[in-house]
This record gives sequence, structure tokens and C-alpha cells, in this order.
Amino acid sequence: MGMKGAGTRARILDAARELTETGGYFNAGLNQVVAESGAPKGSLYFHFPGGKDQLIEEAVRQGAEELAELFAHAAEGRDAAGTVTAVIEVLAGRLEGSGWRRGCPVATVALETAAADSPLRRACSEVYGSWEAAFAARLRAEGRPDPEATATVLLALVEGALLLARTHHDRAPLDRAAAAARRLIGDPVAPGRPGGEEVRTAAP
Amino acid sequence: MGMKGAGTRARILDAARELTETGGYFNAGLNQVVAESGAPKGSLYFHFPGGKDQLIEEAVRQGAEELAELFAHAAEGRDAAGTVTAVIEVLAGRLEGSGWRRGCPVATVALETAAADSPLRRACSEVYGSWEAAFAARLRAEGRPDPEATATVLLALVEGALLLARTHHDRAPLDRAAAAARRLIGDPVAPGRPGGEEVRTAAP
Amino acid sequence: MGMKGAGTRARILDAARELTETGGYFNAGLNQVVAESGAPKGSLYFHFPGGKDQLIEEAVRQGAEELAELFAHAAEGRDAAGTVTAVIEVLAGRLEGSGWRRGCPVATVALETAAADSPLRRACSEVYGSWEAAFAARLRAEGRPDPEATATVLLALVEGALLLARTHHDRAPLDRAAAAARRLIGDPVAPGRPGGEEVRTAAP
Amino acid sequence: MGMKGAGTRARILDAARELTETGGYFNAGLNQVVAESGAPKGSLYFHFPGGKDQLIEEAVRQGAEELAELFAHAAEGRDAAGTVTAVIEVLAGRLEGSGWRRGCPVATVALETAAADSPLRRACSEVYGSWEAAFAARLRAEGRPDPEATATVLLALVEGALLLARTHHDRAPLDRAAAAARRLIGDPVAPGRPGGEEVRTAAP
DNA sequence: ACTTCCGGGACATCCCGTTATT
DNA sequence: AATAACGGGATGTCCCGGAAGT
Repeated sequence: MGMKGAGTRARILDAARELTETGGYFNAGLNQVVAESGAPKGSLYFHFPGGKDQLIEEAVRQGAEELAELFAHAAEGRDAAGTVTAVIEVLAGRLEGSGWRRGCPVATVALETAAADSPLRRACSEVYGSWEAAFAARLRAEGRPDPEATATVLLALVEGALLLARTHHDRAPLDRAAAAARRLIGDPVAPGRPGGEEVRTAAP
Repeated sequence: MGMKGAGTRARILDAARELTETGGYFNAGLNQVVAESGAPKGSLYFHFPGGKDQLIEEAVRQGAEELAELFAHAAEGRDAAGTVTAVIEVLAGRLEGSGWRRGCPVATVALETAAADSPLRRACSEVYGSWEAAFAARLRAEGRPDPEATATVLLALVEGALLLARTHHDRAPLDRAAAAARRLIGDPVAPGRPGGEEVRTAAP
Repeated sequence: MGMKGAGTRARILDAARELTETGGYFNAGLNQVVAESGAPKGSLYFHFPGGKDQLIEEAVRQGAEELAELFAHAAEGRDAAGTVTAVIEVLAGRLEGSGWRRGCPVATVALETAAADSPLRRACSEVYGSWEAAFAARLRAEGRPDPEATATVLLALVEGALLLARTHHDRAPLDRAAAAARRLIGDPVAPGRPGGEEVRTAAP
Repeated sequence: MGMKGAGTRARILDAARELTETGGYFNAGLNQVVAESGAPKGSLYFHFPGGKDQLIEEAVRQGAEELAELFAHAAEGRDAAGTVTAVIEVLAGRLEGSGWRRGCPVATVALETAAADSPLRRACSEVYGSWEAAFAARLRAEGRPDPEATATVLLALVEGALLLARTHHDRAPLDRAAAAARRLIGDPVAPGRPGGEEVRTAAP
């Protein structure tokens, strides 16, 4: 593949990602993708012989990868609670700064295809699974109890808060979710005091 | 309105609600709505002169109303924590029992229209707001601190868990969310001990 | 027919006439007629069992009748040349004053149906014929030569000028047509000097 | 543009022009255009991305261009009066020979869109303006007085006569208009006698 | 490796006319 | 005399995919 071809492919993918992130699978009309990317229509099926589904799947995966890097960056030098706070802060800024367009790049497509058993739905499931795994690893490294369950809950909390914030055009749900996430994770683990009670949420 | 008309209108709305719940705004093609409801096509714009947007908005509101009644029923004779547990239990059953089709009747449309400033998005926002208010009232009645924030967080948690469960075709996220919700709400309020510390999440 | 019925019928006809005059047969959608007249839709086929064609034909005839009265009024106390001038003046005022909507109430429908052999086209032909006859009678009374041909030419001139004025959004074509019409009719007929040179258009 | 594409585009345009000429904007249903041209429906929006309005505008302009060439051909070797006579003769033949379908390719659309402020109406206005200018130039070259006004009047006369002839299914109005046009233009300009009185319509 | 163009179907919308009901 | 609701077809538009032609 020549350099020009790679550039075209990347621009197509970028346009598809943005449109998908904004409004889901059906919002990303191929004509619009072609128009916004400036690519010729014929090129689309050269670069994405699998058609629209392949294009959207790659767009979703690329958007997910972008977020994964963001998570990794937020985790540097922070414990789990700090990481979640930082991640939510970045997500809130992204969302508000884009006019409430850029939320989770996976969620809309996931819901639109949830009933089917398509590769697209499986890709979304895979992405969510990888995020959960990444966060669970982070919690496990800190010695938190039941890291898998907590990771799932934290992801659900973030996704749900993103949904509410986008719908209300108001970042408050994200801030409230951040506070709740800190409570769910619990206090910083003191050195030499491996976890076991951190998830207690109410005083005896 | 005649009896026949009311029946047709209800059937149209039912079909639209089911299709919307399954896959969002674009999944609910009007042709399909007409086909599945058995209604004559000419009647559609008689009953919904506002076109598809009016139809989908009413379908979303109807689906939301259905869930609100479910919430109200789940709350009878239970405290807040028990209510959330019961609600999630019902949602999980509904979701799994429908072949992962019936999740939140609002979420998909909310995400698809989040970027726009349409009446549809505002309707979704309104519905979420009413759910938050209902749950906040429940928490306030028990004397829980900061009931608004907690209600938002609980709704986000449920919505996010529904999203993950639908995407994974696995109810585990909902069960994990239920456990986390109980922790977030805290212990039952003892009589004579009005709230104030219930949101503490870790022992000193 | 009761009074209320007559009123409804008249309002329907008025709305149809206005819409037809503005943009022809297809511009007068029955739904719009019903909406603008405030009449119930069911009434339409009670008052006009012949359907849309009957309605539009009556609307065209009513518009034509209105103009015929206008012509008759303009002719009072004027000779033929003065009448044409006055008629064009009124038409120009009507056209400009209505935002270039009210031109000839017959022409658009006539052109739209010219190819067919429908009652509608025949009605238009009839109306034009009656206008030609009326003007020919006026010319004959003044002793002008070949009144039928001149009447046809004058009508053509007026209709063509209305068409140009409406299209250009500029009344100049009507004023130019008025001047030409005076030239075509010629000098006032002197008593005792029966016609023969009246069509001279320039002074010696 | 490939050869095949150009052919398809031309056939679409031809069908649209014929249907428009016959009965105006609404008579030219796109389905019928597609059917009569034999073009694939998908090609329509490839060749005319502006949709129906673009198609009809181009059809009107093409019909107008065809007539402009006809005028130019009729003017060769004839003075202004002879040109008008020849033009009307050709128009009458065209009209009668087509079963009263082919009149002015602009008029119907012009009237249907006269009230709006659409590009379509402006295109019609432009076409009429160019015809007036062409005829005014012809008159000016012969030294006729006030060529612009006369050109407008002649165009109005021809358009009006076409309207009447189409409506009546009778070419007489055109013949009468031709005679009147000759009178309006006046005698041939004698060499060495630059205009000033040429608009005299009757010999002393 | 890319463009033009074809292909036909689905979309939401609006059309005109009719039927039961009152 | 009028009303609510039906009935289905036509409209213009846009869709995604593939084929022909460089």
C-alpha cells in the first residue's frame, strides 16, 4: 500500500470515527464519510472490502484504542482512585469541549447492535472486556478485593454517567460519579496493610 | 377519538416502542412499524402528525412510564437499597428474557440524538431527570445525605450496567452493580439515628 | 343547503382559489386547502363530489369571474384604449400588492393541463373565450376594425405581460404592454369618421 | 466524464425537459423521468446532486437554449418583422405538431414558481431577460426607437399567444399575434432614413 | 489504485379518495 | 353535514454496494 493510500484510509477512518461517535452506526452515512474525508467513493470498498460494518468496526476499535491510551496516561503516577478521577476529568472535558458530541465511542453502536449477534456487537463486547481487564489489573496491583467486580462497576458507573451527561448537556453526573467511584474504591492502601476491608461503605 | 382509532394508535406505538427499544431511532423504520403493527400506512400521519420524531418521542416516553411503574412497584415495602436490588433484578430478568433486546428504552435514542438539540433529546433528558428525582425522593425520605447526587450515581450505575450486560449478553454486570449500589446507599437507617455518616465508605 | 354549509363551501373555494392562483393545480394540495379554510376534510367531498378537479375548476371559474367584474368596472365611462390601460393598472397593483402571487388565476392551470383533454382545460379555454368576446364587443361598439383579432391580441398581450411581470418581480412589462395596447387600438374614433386608420400608432 | 455517463445524463435531461414542457414542474415526476429516460434511479442524484430543482432548472435552460437557437436561425437574412413572423410560424408548427404539448418551455415553471424566491424562478427570469435582450439588439440594429420596450412587448405577445393557442388547441392566436407584431414593429426601415417613425402601423 | 457510474431498494413524507359512524 | 380513521400509492431523497473503465 502506497503512502497516499494509507493517508486516504486514515482519513476515511477518522471521518467514520467522528460520525459514529457523534450519533452511532446509522448517523455515519457512507456518503457523508466520503464527503467529510474528501476521499473518492470508490476508494471506500478498496480499503474496506467488508463494507460499512468493517468500517464502523474499525472506527469503534480506533476510538476505543484512543481512550485506552488516555487511561494509561491517566494512570501514570496515580493510584486507582486517582486514576478514575483523572479519567473522568478528561472525559468530562472532552465531552463538554466537543459540544456534547464525544462521549464513549463504543456505547451507541453497542446499544444499536446489542440485539443482533453481529461481529460489530462482539467487537464492542471485546472492547469493554479489555477495559474492564485493564482496570481490574490496576486494582489487583493495589491489593483491592474482588478487582474484577469493582472494575465492572466502575466502568458501568463511568459509562452511565457519560450517558447522563451527554443527554442532559451537563457534566454534573460525571463529577458525581467521580466522587462515588472514590468511595467505591476506598482509602489508599497503606503499605503493609493488604486490602480486605476497603470496600466497606458504612461505619459499623 | 373512536375506539378503533385508539386501538390502532396504541398498536402503532407499541410496535415503535419495541423496535426503538431494540435498536434505537433508526432501527424503527416506519415501514416496519406499520408492518408489525398491522396498521394502515395512511393512519400513521393521522395519529402522529409530527412524523417519526413525534412517534419515537411518544414511544420513548411510554417505555419510560412503564419502567417508572416498575420502580414504584418495586419500592413498595422496601427501603432504598432493597428497591434498587429489586429493580435491578427485574431489569436483568427482562433483559435476559427478551434475548438481550429490552434494556433501557431511553438510552439508545438518547445517545443517537445527544449531539442535536432536538425535542427528542430533551424528552430523554426529561425522563432521566424524572427518574433521578423519584429516586432522590426515596432516599430523602429515609434521611440519606445528599440524595440528589446519590440518585444520579445510582441511575448512572444501573444504566451503565444495562449497557454492559446487553453488550456482553451476560447479566453479571447488573448483579455486580446491585451489590455496589447497596454499598453506596449504606446500611438501613436505624430509628432515632438520622443520617449523616451513612456515606462513609471506609472504616477509620 | 344550510347557511353554515354554504359558508364552509365558500371558504374551501376561497382557499383553493388562492392556492391555485399562487402556484397552480399541484400547489393546491387538498390537505392545505382544508387546513387554510379551516373546513373539516370530510366536508370537501360532500361539497365537491367530483374531487379535486371539480374544486379547482370552480376555483378557476370564480377567479375568472372576479376578474371579469373588474374588467366591467374598468370599462365604465372609458373607451377601449382607456379600458385596457385601466385594467392593466389594476392588474399591476394586484400583482405587486400580493407579493407577485396574484396574476392571472387561469394561466397556470391552463398551461399545466394544456396537453390533456380534461374538463379543466376546456374550462380554461372557455374562460379565455369569454374574455375575448367581451373585449371584442367593446371594440366593435367603437367601430374598430377586426375586433375579434384585436381582442385576442390584447388578451395575449396582457397575459404575456402578466407572465413576465410575475417572473421578473417587476411591473415594467405591464406598463410597456399598456402603451403598446394603446398603439394597437389606435386613436379615439372621431364621431362620423368610422374606423380604418385607428390602428395607426405614430403621429404623422 | 465518461461517454456512458454523458449519454445517461443527456437522456435524463431530455425526458425531464419533455415532461416539464408538457405540464410543468409537478408533471415531471422523477419516477417518470427515470422510467422514460431508461436511466437507473441511482444515477439521477449522481448527475444532479441538487435534486429535482437542479434537474428542472437545467431542463428549462436547455429548452430555452433550443428556442434561442431557433430564433437566431429565423433571424438570418430577415429584418425584425420578418424574424418575428418566422419565429411565430415555427412555434405554431411545433405546438400543433406536438399535439399542443410543446409551447414555451419556461412559462409553466415560471408561473408555478413565481411566488417563491427560488433559484428556479430566477432562472426563468434570466431566460426571459436574455430573450428580451436578444430581440432588443435586433431592433436596435435596425434603428428602431425604444428597442427594449418593444422587445418586451413582442415577447409578451408571443408568450400570451402561445398560452392562448395551447389552451384553445387552436393556432389562430399565434397568427393574430404575428400580424399585430408586424404592426408594432412598423415598416421596413428605408435606407438613409434612420428610424423615428418606423413604429407607424398603418400606412396613410 | 482509483473514479465514474450503475443499480435498485428503503426511507420519511404527503397525496387524494373512501368508508363507517354520528 | 360533518368527523375520525382508513387505505395504499406516489413523491423526492438517500442509502449501501458493485461494476465498468481507466
